[in-house]
Amino acid sequence: MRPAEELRYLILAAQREGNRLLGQALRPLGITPSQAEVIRVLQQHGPLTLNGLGELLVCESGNSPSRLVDRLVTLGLVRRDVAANDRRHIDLSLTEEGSARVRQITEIEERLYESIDAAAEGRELGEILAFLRAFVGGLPAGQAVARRTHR
Amino acid sequence: MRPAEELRYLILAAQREGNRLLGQALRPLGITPSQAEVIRVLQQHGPLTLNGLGELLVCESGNSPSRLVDRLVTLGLVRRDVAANDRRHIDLSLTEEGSARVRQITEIEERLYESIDAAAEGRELGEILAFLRAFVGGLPAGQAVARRTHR
DNA sequence: TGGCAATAGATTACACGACATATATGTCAT
DNA sequence: ATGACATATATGTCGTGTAATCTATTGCCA
Repeated sequence: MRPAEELRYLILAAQREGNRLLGQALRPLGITPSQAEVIRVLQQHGPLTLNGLGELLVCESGNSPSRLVDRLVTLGLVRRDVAANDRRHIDLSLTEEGSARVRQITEIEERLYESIDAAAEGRELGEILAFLRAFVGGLPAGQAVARRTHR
Repeated sequence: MRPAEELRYLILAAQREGNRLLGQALRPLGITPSQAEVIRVLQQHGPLTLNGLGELLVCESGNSPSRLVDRLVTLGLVRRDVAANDRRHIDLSLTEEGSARVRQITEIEERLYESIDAAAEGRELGEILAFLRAFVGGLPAGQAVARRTHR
């Protein structure tokens, strides 16, 4: 199997297993990995419109995350208000309850990053980051990562 | 943003964008990336039982791919026969029509691998492969990759 | 000002992806 | 031989992912 093919499947495998681990860790909080990403982005960059949120999400990049936000509103974690000046826009922000989960989410993510660092033990992550940035640069999901890292 | 966090999101971004590109390229064939993986695995390793197939798939690793196979049977690309000796098993194999698509799938995958190689230009893929193998080794999706590469 | 294009979101449709549970078949101990 | 257990697959449910289409609102210009 050529390296590019193995790499393709290893990236798929890493994404799936990482998401599965994160999902299991988040389950006691009653939220999914995608929902946790929204909460973190709103905490760090909010308030945002739906489009603004979409440009910062890696999951759902290129799509409008209205369904994802719907569930968070239903869960009482996100507030969705129609913008006063332009009624086509909505203003998204965390509710009290949403803010209250940020700490737990951060701790769970921290454990994921520790397991990533463990697998990287003695390796140069810079090379890997550079390759992946080159592959996704210019594409929506890659731009979302760039927007999140550059500030 | 710490490197492990950026890496996490870059892996997610790479998987999403790769899958989106592949999906668009496969669309004229009327199949999805996951379905293409099944067809390739059956071509290279078939005939297989459902469990045997599941152990070789990176998508749907850990799950039983019965619904994925269902759709391929409906499309007329895969044959599903109850095993003669043990009626709990099923024998999965490609139909004529399924075999006929292998060439086109291979060409489309080839173009994806070329774009991966382009992003890797002048970089050492070995480091990246080693890191990802370490991260997913032991987990179902990682074992599926290992089973596919070791032969 | 009246209407048309542009913009922001919402909705629909289909296929996963993950987890839990159910059903059918075979195996084995007694 | 029978009943408990194990195995292989199927099904149900919920939440994404992706693309396409619909609706509401605003801006613009003839």
